[in-house]
Amino acid sequence: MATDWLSEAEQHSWRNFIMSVHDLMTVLEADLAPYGLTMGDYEVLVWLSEAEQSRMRMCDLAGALQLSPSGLTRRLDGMVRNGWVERASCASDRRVMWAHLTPAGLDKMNEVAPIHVGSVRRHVLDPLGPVGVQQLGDVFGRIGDRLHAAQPA
Amino acid sequence: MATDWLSEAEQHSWRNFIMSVHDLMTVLEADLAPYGLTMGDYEVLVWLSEAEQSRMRMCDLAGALQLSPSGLTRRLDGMVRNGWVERASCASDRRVMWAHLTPAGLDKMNEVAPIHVGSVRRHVLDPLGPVGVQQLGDVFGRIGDRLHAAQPA
DNA sequence: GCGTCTTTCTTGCGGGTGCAACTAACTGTA
DNA sequence: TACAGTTAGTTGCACCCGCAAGAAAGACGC
Repeated sequence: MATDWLSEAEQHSWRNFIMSVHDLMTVLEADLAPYGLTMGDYEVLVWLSEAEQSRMRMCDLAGALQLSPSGLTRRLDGMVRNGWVERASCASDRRVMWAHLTPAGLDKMNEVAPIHVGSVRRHVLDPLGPVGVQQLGDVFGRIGDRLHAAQPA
Repeated sequence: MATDWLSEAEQHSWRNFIMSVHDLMTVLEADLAPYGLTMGDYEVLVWLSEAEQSRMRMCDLAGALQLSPSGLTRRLDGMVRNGWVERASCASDRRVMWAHLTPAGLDKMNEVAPIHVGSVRRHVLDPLGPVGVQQLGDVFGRIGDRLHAAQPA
């Protein structure tokens, strides 16, 4: 049976998406780089700073960050070296490790959050305007819903 | 001066985007994996098969694929090992290397193109519908335009 | 209590990528 | 021709990540 190839419009939209996402991520990383962290590091700071008692279990954090267990271990290694996060074993379940935001980590968060928010605003939200932002959320909401419906985590 | 933090709606759209893009790329890679190639490999096949005489200069290909020179060298290494691409030096400018699609590479392209197109249709285009696809193209067209306006390549 | 299964986290390994340095080769100027 | 500047591609190095394997510890059934 013949393949249903992409129309001109579909091809254009898809290529626009693939290429712009790449460029966008590169720029967002570059805006954060002078402060010594990556977007991955920043996401860790965000989740921990919003968590109760500024700490999360490794496995929960891995789920939130969409990282494999080993990926999170290595990412935290770097952040521990930088003094932003501390590991602490859990008394009630000695399998789990707490990833705990340190005061230095909170300072870093407060330092870079305005930078990153400004970066997202400048490169994404401003060019789109309120209507475009709404469309962005709708589009990826639908894509995400479909993905999770097909592959229930 | 106070930071202009994200509104609820902005935060929601942005998170939807970040997380769904991650999941989407993972699924697209997974759909291609059984055929022995990555999305990166697939992009190489697409560009070469559309190129005149099925070949491109390394530097042009790197630009098209948004890859660094070294990144392209390594990616082609793998594809040469698989017999999909051949390197050929250029007679008129001995600095340049041609990346040339082989018959086996074209076969592979014809084999996997329907798979990948079906994957994109299933995970992206179908859930969005014509209007959504148009919005996707618009949104990333605007983001891409702004990026290139600010940082002329 | 004991053995088994499951969960949590870490480590070894391989793959992919960018930057910097390097070689080779083309270009322009005198 | 000779030299300086530019361009094309590769390699060394470092980093990030996932999968598979393993160690440690909790949960369940008997």
